[in-house]
Amino acid sequence: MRLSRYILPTLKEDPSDAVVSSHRLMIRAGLIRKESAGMYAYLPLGFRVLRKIIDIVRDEMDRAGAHEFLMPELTNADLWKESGRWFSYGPEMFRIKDRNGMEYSLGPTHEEAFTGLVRGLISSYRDLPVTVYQINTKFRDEMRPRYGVIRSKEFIMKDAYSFDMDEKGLDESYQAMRKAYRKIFERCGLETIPVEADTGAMGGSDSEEFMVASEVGEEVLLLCGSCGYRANQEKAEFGRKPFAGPAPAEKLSEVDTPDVKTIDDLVKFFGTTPDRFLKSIIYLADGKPAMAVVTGDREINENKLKRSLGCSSLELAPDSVVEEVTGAPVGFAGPVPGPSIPVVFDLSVKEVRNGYTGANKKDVHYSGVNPGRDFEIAKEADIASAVEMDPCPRCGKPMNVRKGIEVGHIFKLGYKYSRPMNVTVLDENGASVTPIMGCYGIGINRTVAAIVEQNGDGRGIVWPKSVAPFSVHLVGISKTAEESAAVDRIYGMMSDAGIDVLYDDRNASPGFKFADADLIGIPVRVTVGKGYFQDGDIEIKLRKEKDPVKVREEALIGKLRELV
RNA sequence: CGGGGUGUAGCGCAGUCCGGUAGCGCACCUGCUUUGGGAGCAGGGUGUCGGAGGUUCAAAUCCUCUCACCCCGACCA
Repeated sequence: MRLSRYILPTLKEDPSDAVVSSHRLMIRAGLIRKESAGMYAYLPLGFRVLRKIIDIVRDEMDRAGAHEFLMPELTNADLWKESGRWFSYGPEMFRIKDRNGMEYSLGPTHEEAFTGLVRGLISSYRDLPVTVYQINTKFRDEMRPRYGVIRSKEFIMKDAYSFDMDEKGLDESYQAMRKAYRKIFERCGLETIPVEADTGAMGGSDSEEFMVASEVGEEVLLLCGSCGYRANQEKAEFGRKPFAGPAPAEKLSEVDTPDVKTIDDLVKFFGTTPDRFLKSIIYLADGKPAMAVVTGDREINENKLKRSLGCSSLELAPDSVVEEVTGAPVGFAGPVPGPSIPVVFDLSVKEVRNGYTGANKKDVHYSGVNPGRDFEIAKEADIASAVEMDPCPRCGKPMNVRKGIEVGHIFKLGYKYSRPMNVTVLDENGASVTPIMGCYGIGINRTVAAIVEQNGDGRGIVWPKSVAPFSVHLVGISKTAEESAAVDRIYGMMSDAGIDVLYDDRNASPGFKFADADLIGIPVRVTVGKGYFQDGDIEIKLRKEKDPVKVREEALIGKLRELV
């Protein structure tokens, strides 16, 4: 490809609205252009990268025995009503009507569509196991799209769904996908961290997310350096530290605490540490009030709480509800005696001695609070978020926190869709059996961004060769028509040898061309200039290395074949 | 949805406070000179100043409404 005829609008300056490096570099290198908030167009160079990644994903999925489909983006509302998600999905799903008033979703995910299709395609145990997939656009009405293509309203996803006769089969399908995912990310030149993830309301034991460690990641990961435990904060368990406070039980007494409401205020007021307080928060679980109690040094983990309450929706109760159930303004709730609503105590609460908590009265707290004596721990669960240095749940050593970009997710769905949507096959005995499902997603655009995030330097992108838009970047530095013709000839030689080469034949200064080459980051740069015209030396420089090597023209093709 | 910010040439920005008929750098076009790390000189084109309404002799600038975009937060199968 001749650069003089290519559309490659590189920018010298950073776009003003890009805050993360992958976004800046992808715009500056002419890979993408923003169309609107959360919507990006891929320019030819960017589309090449996207296609390389798609090819790798497809190759590994096919190798794993999955079958590629192409589903419509519009999904009839009836299908979503079968699973119930038409009502539960919420505003993130784009919903549209046709001229006859028929309702559709603009697919945010395709469990329903695939389940609905597959149920008509399978009828016997002989048809299972089967894994189906597609690589297609997804639409999600994100509240706040950000970070370029990392979180956007429209994105390309590889989504796969497995159907098996039983849990053992599901586990095999799941493991096959797990293996394929590791291979895919490895081939993309990405270092990923597989972590245990929340499985949502379905329970189920297995769910893993593939994370790319990055400061701009939106996920929080808890990692144990000694035993290898790795989990998303949504899911991460941790060992509770023994309570370090005084042992003898003080008397329970009321203390006037006018306008002292937050844990920070209370810590100052009582002159003690946050772990002595029982933070009591009122939620609405499926619309009904419930209270969660954790120590004041902890944050409530709403995913864990949701699981423990077994509810499908969970939100902070509005002030009016708090006042109604506790009889006090927000800031004075507590379990002594607790309001007559379900109460869940975190595992850390029972360790507290001589603690403090709200008295369910305006401007009053209790001191000398002791679990067991002053209130019963009727329901105890792990409902707090693990943080840096918390003990690993497996080995007890302190864990570390890192941020990550989620590029893939594999997940055992169980019967969540196959049961309500009535998927059945006949087994060996002619009995009707509902298949068990798994689902497996990879964010393609996000993978591009993660690669750029992980493979860049001050001058631009450094593509791993497997996903680079071109294999070789040929820079010609010629002063005369004869010299240009000579570089053209070398370009022809490379093309004829089947090398995927981008040829910078523009009439621009060497510095300009080198800067562009560094920015767009093609792994191998070949320079034909002074060295060639004077001494016959062609220069090969790898993007990730500092110094070039020289080769003679006869050896060029052979050398390039080694490198690409 | 709450808070903050920004909309002026393809991109990055100044001009807005204090109203007087729009500017800088890069990019782009023409010519000449240049060519190993974002070349020089000369000439040139480029704007519904986000939109609508209002005030005024006069609005990028003041007022009202509105839209878009960015950041933080809330929320998020």
